[in-house]
Amino acid sequence: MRAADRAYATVRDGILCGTYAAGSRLTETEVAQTAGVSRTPVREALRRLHAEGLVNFEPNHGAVVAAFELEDAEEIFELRALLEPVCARRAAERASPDLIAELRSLSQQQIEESSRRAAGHLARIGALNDQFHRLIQRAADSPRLAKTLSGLIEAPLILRTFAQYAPGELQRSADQHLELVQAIEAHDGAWAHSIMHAHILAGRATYLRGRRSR
Amino acid sequence: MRAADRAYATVRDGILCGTYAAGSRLTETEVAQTAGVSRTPVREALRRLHAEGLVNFEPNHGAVVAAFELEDAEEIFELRALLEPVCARRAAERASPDLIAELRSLSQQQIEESSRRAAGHLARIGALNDQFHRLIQRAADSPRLAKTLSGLIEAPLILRTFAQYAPGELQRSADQHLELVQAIEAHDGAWAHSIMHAHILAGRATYLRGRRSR
DNA sequence: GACTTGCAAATTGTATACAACATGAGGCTA
DNA sequence: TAGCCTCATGTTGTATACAATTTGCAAGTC
Repeated sequence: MRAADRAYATVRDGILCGTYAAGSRLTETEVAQTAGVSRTPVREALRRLHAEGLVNFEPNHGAVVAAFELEDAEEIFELRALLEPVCARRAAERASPDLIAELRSLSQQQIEESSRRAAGHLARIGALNDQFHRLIQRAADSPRLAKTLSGLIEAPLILRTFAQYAPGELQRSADQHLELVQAIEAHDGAWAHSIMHAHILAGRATYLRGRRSR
Repeated sequence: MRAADRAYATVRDGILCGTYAAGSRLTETEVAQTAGVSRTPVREALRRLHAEGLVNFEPNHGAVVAAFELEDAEEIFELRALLEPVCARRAAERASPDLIAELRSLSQQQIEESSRRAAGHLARIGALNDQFHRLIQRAADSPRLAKTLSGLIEAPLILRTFAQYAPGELQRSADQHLELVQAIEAHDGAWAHSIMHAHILAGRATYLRGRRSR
C-alpha cells in the first residue's frame, strides 16, 4: 500500500469514526507522525479529502475537518434526491442478470438483519446499504455520475450518527431496496426512478426527525 | 501566485488550447520545466486536474490528458440538463437585485455580440456564456452543486471545439439567457427551470450536429 | 526462430531540508 | 495605560535528493 493511501485512510477513518472532531485542525506534521509517513504523501491525502469535501483549507492555516450543518445536510439530500433516481433509472436500463442477482442478495440480507435486529445490526445494515447504493451506481455505468455521488455518499457516513430509526423505518428501507431490485429486473426505468426518489426522501425525513430530537 | 497554481494554470491552459493533445503523457519533470517550478507543486496540480476530470492517471505511468469521446459528451450533457435547471430554479428563488442586474448586463452584451458578429465574436461569446452560467451558480448558493457543475463545465471548454453554430443558434442562445434573467427577476423558479432545461438541450443538439458533420 | 531472463533507463513515490509567511506574545514608547 | 513594533515560533510551501518500481530492449538459451 502506498504511503499516500495509508495517510488518506488514516485521516478518513479518523474523521468518520469521530476521532478527528469537526472543526479540528489537521497539521501535516501531526498527521504524518500518526500515519507513520512523511509530509509529502500527507499533503496528497489532505488534498484528496478536500476534493471529497471532508476537509477544508483555511488559507495559510492548513486543513480543518469539515463541519456538517443542517444546511449542508439539506443540500446533500436535495442533490441525492436528484441524482440517485437517475442512477436507478440508468441501472434499470442496463443491469446484467449477474448484477441483479447480487443486488437481490444484498437487499435480502438487509431485510433479514432488519427483522432479526441482532447485536450490531445497525452497523451491518449501514454497510449493506452502502454496498447496495454503490452497486446501483456501478450498474448505471456513468463514471461522472458515480464520482459526483461518491462525494455525497461520504458525508452521510458522518450524518448517520444523527439517524434515529423509528420502529419500521429500517424495515421500510429494506423493503424499498427490494422493490428497486424488482423494478430493475423488470427493466422499468420509471419505476426504478420513482422508488429511489421516495427512498431518498424517506431517508431525509428520518434524518431530519433524528436531528430535531436533540 | 503559488507555484502549484502556476503549474495548474500552465497545464490547464495547455489542455484547453490543445497544446497538450488528448491522450498525450504529462511527465512531472517535463511539466515542472515548462512551468518553471519543481516537481512537488506539479504533483499537486496534476492531482487537482485529475479530480476535475481533465487528466487520468495510468498506474505507475503518470498522467495522460483525458480524451472526450461521444459517450462522455452525452454523459456530460445529461448531467448538465439535470443539474443546471435546478441551479436556475434556486437562483430564481434567491437572486438579489444586484446580481440580477449583472446577469442582465451579461446577456445583453451577448445579444449584441451575437447580432454584430465582429471579429473574434465567438471567443467573446464563449467567455460571456461561461460567466453567465457561473453567475447563475453563485446565485443558486449551493457550494456542492457549484462544485459538481464546475467539473462538467470545464469539459465543454474542450468540446466547444466541435460546436458549429448554425445561423440563428447564437441568437437563440443569447435570447434564452435573457429570458432566464426575466424568469429569475420574476422569482419564478419553474419558469427558470424550464428555460434552462431547454437551453442545455438546445446546446446539446448543436454540439451533436457539429460533431456528426466531421 | 521464439521465448525467457536480466539489465538499464526512465518515471513515479517518498523523505527531508530549507524558505517564506502568518501569527501571537512580549516589551517598548508615547 | 494603550497602542505599536519586534521577534520568536509554528506551519505551510517549495526544492531536491534518494528509493522503488516499471518498461523496453537485448542477449542468451532452448
